[in-house]
Amino acid sequence: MSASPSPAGPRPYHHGNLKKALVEAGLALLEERGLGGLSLREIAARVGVSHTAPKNHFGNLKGLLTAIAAEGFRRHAAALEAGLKPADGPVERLHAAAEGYIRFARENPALFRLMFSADLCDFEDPDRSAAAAASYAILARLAGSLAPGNADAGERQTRMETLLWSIVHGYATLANEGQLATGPEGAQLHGIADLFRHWPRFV
Amino acid sequence: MSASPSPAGPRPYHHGNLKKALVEAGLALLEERGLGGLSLREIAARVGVSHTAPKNHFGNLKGLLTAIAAEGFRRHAAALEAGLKPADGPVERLHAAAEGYIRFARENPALFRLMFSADLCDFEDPDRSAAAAASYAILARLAGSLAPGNADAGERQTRMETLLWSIVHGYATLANEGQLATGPEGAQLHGIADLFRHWPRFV
DNA sequence: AGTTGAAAATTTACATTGGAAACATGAGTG
DNA sequence: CACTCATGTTTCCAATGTAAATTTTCAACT
Repeated sequence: MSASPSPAGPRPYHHGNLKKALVEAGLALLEERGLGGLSLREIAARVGVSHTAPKNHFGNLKGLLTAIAAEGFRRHAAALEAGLKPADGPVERLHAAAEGYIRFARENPALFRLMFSADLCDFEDPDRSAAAAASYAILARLAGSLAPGNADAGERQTRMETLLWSIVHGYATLANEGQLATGPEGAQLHGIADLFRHWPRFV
Repeated sequence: MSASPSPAGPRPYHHGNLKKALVEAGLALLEERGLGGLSLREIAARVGVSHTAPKNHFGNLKGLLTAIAAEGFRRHAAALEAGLKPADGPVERLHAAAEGYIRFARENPALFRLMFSADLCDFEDPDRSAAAAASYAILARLAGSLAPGNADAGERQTRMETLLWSIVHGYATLANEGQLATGPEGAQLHGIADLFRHWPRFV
C-alpha cells in the first residue's frame, strides 16, 4: 500500500527503513510466541537481516524492545480513547477508558508486560516516556473530571489518578497472569466496571 | 541448630539438603542482583555445587524458580498478617493487610515479580499454588468482613476481593516499576491507605 | 563524471546461559 | 560384603546477546 513509496523494486538498497520493520516484526513475534519466545536473532531473521543489523538502529536488544514498547503505548492510548464518546458523562467516559485499558492488556498480554517492564526496556528513553505519558494523561484527565476542584485539589487529584491507575493496571496484570480465571469471560470485568459507576461516592 | 546435625565437618557427604540451600541462595541472589542477574549457574555456584546439580531436585530452572516463588508466598502471607491486630475493626485490619501487601512488594521487588510471573515459574505446581492460595485467603477474608452477607453475597464478595486485590497489586506493581515516583516516599501509599477508610461506602 | 566518506549490514568470534548424556561417588539396605 | 539408587560431576551442545573487523551501498561534494 502506501507504506513504501515505490513498491516496484523487490528489495530496496539496504533495506528501506529497517527500523520500522524490526519494530513491526517484534510486535508480531511478541503476539505469536509471547515474551519468552522473543529473541533479537529471531526478530532479525524474520525481517531477513543478520542478527547484528539491529545494533545500528537500536544499540542493543534493550533499545529495540524499548522502541517496541513505545509503539505499544501509542496503540494503548488509541485503545483508551477508542470507546470514548464526547457526548457521554464523566463516569461513562471513565468507564469506557478503563475497559479500553483492560481490553488492550488482555488482547496484547506480552506487549503489555513488556511496556511496563523496567528490566526489558529503558524507561529513560524519551520516545517511550512521551508515549507512556500521553497514555497516562488520558486516564489522569478522566480522573480529574471526577474530582471536585477544591483547595487541595492537587493532592486529591494525584490520589485519584493513582487509585484509578492501580485498579485497572492491577486487574489487567492479575488477569493476564491467569490469577482471576473464575467464571465466564468478562464477568469479572463487568463487575469491576459496575463499581466504577459508584466512583464519585468513593472520593 | 537442627539444620545440620554436626557443624564440625567442613562439608557434608553429598551436601546435606541441597534443596533448601538452593532456594535460600536463590532468594539471596534475587535480593542482591534482581531478576535479571539471576542464573541457574550462579545459584549453584553460590551453594558450591555444579550447575547441573539442581536438576535432580527441581528438574529445570523453572522448577527452582517455582520453589523460590512458593517460599516467597509464605513470607508474603506472613507480611500480610504482620500488622493484623485482632482488637482492630475490619477496616483497620484491611488497612493493615493492604499496607503489608505493598510493603512486602516494595521490599522484595524481584521476588514479588517472580511470584506472579507465569513465564518464570510453574503455576500448576501444588506447593506454589497452595502458598499463593493461603496468601490470597487472608485478603479475601478481610474483604468478606466488609461485604454485608446478603442474598447475592457470593458474587459481591468475589467482586470485592477482586477489586481489593487489583488495587494493592496494581499499586505495588506500578510502584516497583518506578511509575509512581512522585513526592516523598510513602506519601502516595498513605493517600491510598486513606481511601481504604471509606471502603464500605464504595460497595 | 568520479571520488570520498559515512551509514548500513555482514561475517566472524566470543562469553554466558540452560539443558542433555554419560560417568562417578557414596549412603543405605539386603 | 555387594548391590542399588539417589546425588553430583564432567563433558558437551545449541541458543543467545554482544563486540570487532570487514564489506556493501548510497549520498554528497569538487
